[in-house]
Amino acid sequence: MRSISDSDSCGSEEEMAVKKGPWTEEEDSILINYVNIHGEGHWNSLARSAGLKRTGKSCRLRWLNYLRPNVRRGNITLQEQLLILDLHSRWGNRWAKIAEQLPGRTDNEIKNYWRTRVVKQAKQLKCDVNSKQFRDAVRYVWMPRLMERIQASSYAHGHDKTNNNMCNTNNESSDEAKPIMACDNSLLVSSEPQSLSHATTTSSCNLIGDGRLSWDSAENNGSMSTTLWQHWDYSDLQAFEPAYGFGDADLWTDENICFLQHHLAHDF
DNA sequence: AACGGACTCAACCGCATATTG
DNA sequence: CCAATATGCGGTTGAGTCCGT
Repeated sequence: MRSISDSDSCGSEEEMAVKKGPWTEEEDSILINYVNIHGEGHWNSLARSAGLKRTGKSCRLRWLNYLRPNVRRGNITLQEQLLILDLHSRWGNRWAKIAEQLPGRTDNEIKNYWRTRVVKQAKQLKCDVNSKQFRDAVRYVWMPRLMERIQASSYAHGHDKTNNNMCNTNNESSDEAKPIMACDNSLLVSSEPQSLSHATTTSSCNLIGDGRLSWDSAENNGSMSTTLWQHWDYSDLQAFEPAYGFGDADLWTDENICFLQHHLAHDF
């Protein structure tokens, strides 16, 4: 990055006129046109040159989270949820880093998802979202169940996956990073975690060289299923949309909450 | 229909880091 | 090396919307 070279037009009165709040269509249009011509970056000078009474930060955020091509909005798919849970278990609140693995998703959206869905469930379970108990619950209960549902969805809809349309209306471009996730039917999943009591680690499955996830058997001590993450290929995040009836609301059922509460009460 | 609480998500804020002169 | 500035990131807020009563 560089310092802006212009020193003329950033007077203090202009600072006073900085606009905040929701962006208008006109502002969006100005920003899009300007970036299309001049490219991204130099946000402060961009804001001034384009005539936007916004801070550079605001312009950058608006572009990255909303106006940029390829931004995906709308429901987080099961595959994306699974990946978020997995990556968060390893990287914590590194939202930008996690977002890199979910093409089209922004750190802001993932952060919002985490706060509105996952943290909410932790509260229902009366445990801290960063506690070992909750992390283990996510790892050994929610993630396997997510995979079950993904697999079920795969079997139900696998033959016409290529015709699936995405919920969002944004265009996908060919130069976007290759999505990490795809489901293939070789996935093996245990139907129930036998126990939570031997969960002693916080990391879960591992991304291996070719982009697949594999279960780390070294961590897989105790009674946990060893067949959980046998063959997980991520290449089509959009294959299964909540429209098929497997939205996240379907995942966090009362039944599952009770199941978790039972284990949290007895195993920890 | 009206109200209030819960929820969502776009946007802002503060801080840390990177870059430039 | 240092100060000034830009950028990036994570946490937080609050307006709009949804939903139950």
